[in-house]
Amino acid sequence: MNVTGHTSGPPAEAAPATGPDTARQPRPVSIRDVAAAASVSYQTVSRVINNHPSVKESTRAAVLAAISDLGFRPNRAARSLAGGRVNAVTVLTSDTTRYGYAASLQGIEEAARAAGFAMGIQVLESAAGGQIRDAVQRATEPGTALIVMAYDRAGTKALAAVPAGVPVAAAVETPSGRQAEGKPWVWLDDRKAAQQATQYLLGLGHQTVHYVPIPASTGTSPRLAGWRRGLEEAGAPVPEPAVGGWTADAGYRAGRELAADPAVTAVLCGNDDVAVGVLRAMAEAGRPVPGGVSVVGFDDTPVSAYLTPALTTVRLDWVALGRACFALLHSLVDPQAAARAGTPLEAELVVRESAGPPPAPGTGLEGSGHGPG
Amino acid sequence: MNVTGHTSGPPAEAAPATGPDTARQPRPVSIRDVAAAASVSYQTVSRVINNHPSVKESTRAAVLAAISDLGFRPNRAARSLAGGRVNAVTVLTSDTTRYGYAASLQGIEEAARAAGFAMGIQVLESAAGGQIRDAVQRATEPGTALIVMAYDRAGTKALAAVPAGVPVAAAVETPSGRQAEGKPWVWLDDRKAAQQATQYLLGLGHQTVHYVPIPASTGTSPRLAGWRRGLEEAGAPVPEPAVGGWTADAGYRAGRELAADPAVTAVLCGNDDVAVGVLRAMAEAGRPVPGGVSVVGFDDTPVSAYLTPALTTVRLDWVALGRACFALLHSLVDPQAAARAGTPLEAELVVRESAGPPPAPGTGLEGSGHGPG
DNA sequence: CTGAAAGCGCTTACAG
DNA sequence: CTGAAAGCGCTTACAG
Repeated sequence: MNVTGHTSGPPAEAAPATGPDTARQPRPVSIRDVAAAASVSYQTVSRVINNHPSVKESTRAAVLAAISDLGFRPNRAARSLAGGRVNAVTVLTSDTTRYGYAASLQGIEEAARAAGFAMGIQVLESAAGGQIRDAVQRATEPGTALIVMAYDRAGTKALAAVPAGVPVAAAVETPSGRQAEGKPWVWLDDRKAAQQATQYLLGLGHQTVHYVPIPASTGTSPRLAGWRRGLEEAGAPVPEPAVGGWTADAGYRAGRELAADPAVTAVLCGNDDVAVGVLRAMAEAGRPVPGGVSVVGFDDTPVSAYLTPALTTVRLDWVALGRACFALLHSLVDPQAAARAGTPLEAELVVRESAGPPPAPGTGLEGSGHGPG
Repeated sequence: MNVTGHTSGPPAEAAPATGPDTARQPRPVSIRDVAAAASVSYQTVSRVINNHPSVKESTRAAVLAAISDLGFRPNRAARSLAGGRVNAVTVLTSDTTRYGYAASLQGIEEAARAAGFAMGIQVLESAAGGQIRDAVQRATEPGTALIVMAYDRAGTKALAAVPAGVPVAAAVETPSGRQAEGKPWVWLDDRKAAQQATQYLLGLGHQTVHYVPIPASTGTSPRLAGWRRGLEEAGAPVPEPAVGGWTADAGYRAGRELAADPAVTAVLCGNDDVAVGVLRAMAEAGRPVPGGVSVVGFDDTPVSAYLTPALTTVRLDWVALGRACFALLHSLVDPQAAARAGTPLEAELVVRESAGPPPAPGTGLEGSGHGPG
């Protein structure tokens, strides 16, 4: 099973290497070509493609016709070199594949494309100061704005490192804290969502709810804060949060600890991947879900509804957040684009199968501290 | 639970809107500044930053020192306008969040960043001819190369629409067929992998193996071909492939059909998400996995090992594929970059819990056609 | 409302 | 080995 079976060449039926493939492209059509075709000066063409108001309607129509005839597309590089409007955005993020990140990226891309912006990605390899500074520097180019995904330490540091004067918007985990430093941001209010999920579990009859956190972007994590608040408001004991992480693997490790504690009957997880790991640990420990332990996730990934048990989780609309983030940025760099933010969406607890009442004493479903697995 | 709790402004402690945030950036340092600092002409600076061989070593050192002192970074737009080397890549893809796509993207980004390339993404909304043509047009800019993710119809169409002369590399589902048309490509040989997975299931004692496909990029799907080949070589009957798709939801729908057929004892799935849906359908139908039915996936997503049952699946290294794809592209546009392709990796069947021998007759584990669920 | 100039920051030839 | 010219395709002022 060869993975990179063929990394070098065209298939057998392909043209030779010196074929038309290596031919230079004909020079693309420029505003001068359009100008000539429309019998105007090239400055007028520039006005038309920039929606400048003072162009006679008949002139505009002629230019537009020539543009379409010739298939003219403005050269982005020339535009930004000449000091035109910002027409590109590069996203700084420490991750591209985890659900919240990938979905946000998707929303940004959709909105950017609709606005005619090019979208770039620059990954933050680590949270080390030098690396962050370098990455921000590389991303900061004339003519391109920045979006920072500040869901984690690397992101918040990058946001702080963006020099004043660079157009930027951030998607943040929490608006508290000073990492935004006057930079505009969007967020999902998962503090309230965590509180509500906690209340839901308490309402099912659990004495308390344990929490497996995802890594926080700052000292204060809104999901953790919401969980704690939910507990406190109900007068329930506040257990120490587990050692968490982003992945199912991290959830599994936390889940093993939790499964060994008979007092644990309800677990809130920082995301659905973590919940998968917790579910696995519970199964291995012989703790049925939801009969013995309840598990609730965060995100509602596309797979969560098809797990067994189907995951009860908080649905968060990361795609919409990404769109909102771009809209915010767009309004910053283009006055005409202002106020196109979509309707705010509500986070929603999706009740499925993985949470229920705590086990009744004597049913044998309470944790024994050691399962068959 | 307000999702876009705050989409418009800075937090309370932020600077006023007219603060330093809106100040214009000071003019970035140019090659002329560097030239002045190093007491050479700016052409010499250009030679140094382009690694031109004919520069005296002492001159080069002086220029490099000035570059570092001044924090000079070349302007990408100016470079490509002036006709310099390709220094950016934009990826055309119909998806950014599904595992294979997202992981490939990650590999491309890593490799592009390491090579100093900017990376952009352009999503293909549909496979409609006009849309594809537009997307390819927009992505085709002077100074930027293209990578096409041709794992699906939209991707193969986009690849075919790339004009000759534009530097491009593709990650394809299958190198057969004419969609590549002389354009260089990389791929993962999942045909062999599918064949091997099928053989594995047959070896466990199953009479045949059913298949739930992912959508094919062309008329011929390598995974499907490998599955069929595996069956034929063993002289096993070749059932009609199920109606598949990309998602757990598609897998679930296929799984319900399959679960209703008592003759089905082994199911190979086009990817792990589909497998999750099949697993769910089997559970609902009261068909235990692997006791009653075996299920095997494709990809080995980070979550697959933590499902219950843990998923037996074919591990595919999409990140490495992405890196290889960029390396191929890089060698095309920069002679000095040639042949840096990494070691080819083997696809690997990861045996976990979801596949086993078929149920013995009379154990009650054979499908009854109607489960309790 | 429209045209002519200057210049963005670079890289190609072309000179020496 | 290094310098002076021309120009990439645009957009800003500046004129009229």
